[in-house]
Amino acid sequence: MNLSDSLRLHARWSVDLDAAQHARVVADLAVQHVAAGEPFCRKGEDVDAWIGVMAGLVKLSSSLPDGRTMTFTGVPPGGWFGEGSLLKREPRKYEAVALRDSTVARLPRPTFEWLLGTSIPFNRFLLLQLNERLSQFIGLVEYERLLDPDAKLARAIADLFNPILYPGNGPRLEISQAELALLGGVSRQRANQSLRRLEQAGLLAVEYAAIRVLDLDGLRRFGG
DNA sequence: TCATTAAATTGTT
DNA sequence: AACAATTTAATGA
Repeated sequence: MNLSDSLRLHARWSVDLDAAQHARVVADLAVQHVAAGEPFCRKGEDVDAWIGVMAGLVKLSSSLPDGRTMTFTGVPPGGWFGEGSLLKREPRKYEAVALRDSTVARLPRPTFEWLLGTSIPFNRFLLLQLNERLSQFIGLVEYERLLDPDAKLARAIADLFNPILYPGNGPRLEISQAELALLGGVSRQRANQSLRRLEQAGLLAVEYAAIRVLDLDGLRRFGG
């Protein structure tokens, strides 16, 4: 699969660009492979690019002073992040770690700002994404204090299938139960139990190293 | 194409 | 955390 195909799939915002804009994006994008467990964005670093996940699976988290880490969300292929710090010209506020071998693309700041100034569809995409993230993080605060592991996992999964943040992905996602446990902040055993309950409730289907979502709204509402 | 083996993932304790 | 069972992928006849 060449870069253009990959962009149509995993950079949905690029399909609404005109020829010149698309050409510059293709020319300026830097594709990078990151190994599982590798933190490829660190807290405090200068933000010089907008980052998209082309393949694999990424986790956005913040490490607290006491050494513990708090996971915000998982980012499947098609997800782009970092626009907040890019817009505000501030150091990165969290870190990004690859949960498995992944491919990420970096869109340099000058290109990002050029699109911001020249493409209305690009602005619309960003606005929708920022709005969606806001409600996502409000939900995060809610379920952190719920403490019900089933509900926590349900919300973490629902986030992964957000059609606005990660368009172009179908109802099926290849992800191990160990990876889901990391994202949900629960043990793998607990994740296994929760997945069976969610399957029993008809919200998703558990497959080998994958899950298939059957009722996204049901997952979002689960336990809440 | 089929059988064997290794590696990854799952299910259970 | 450890273990056994299951599934997949890779290898070679």
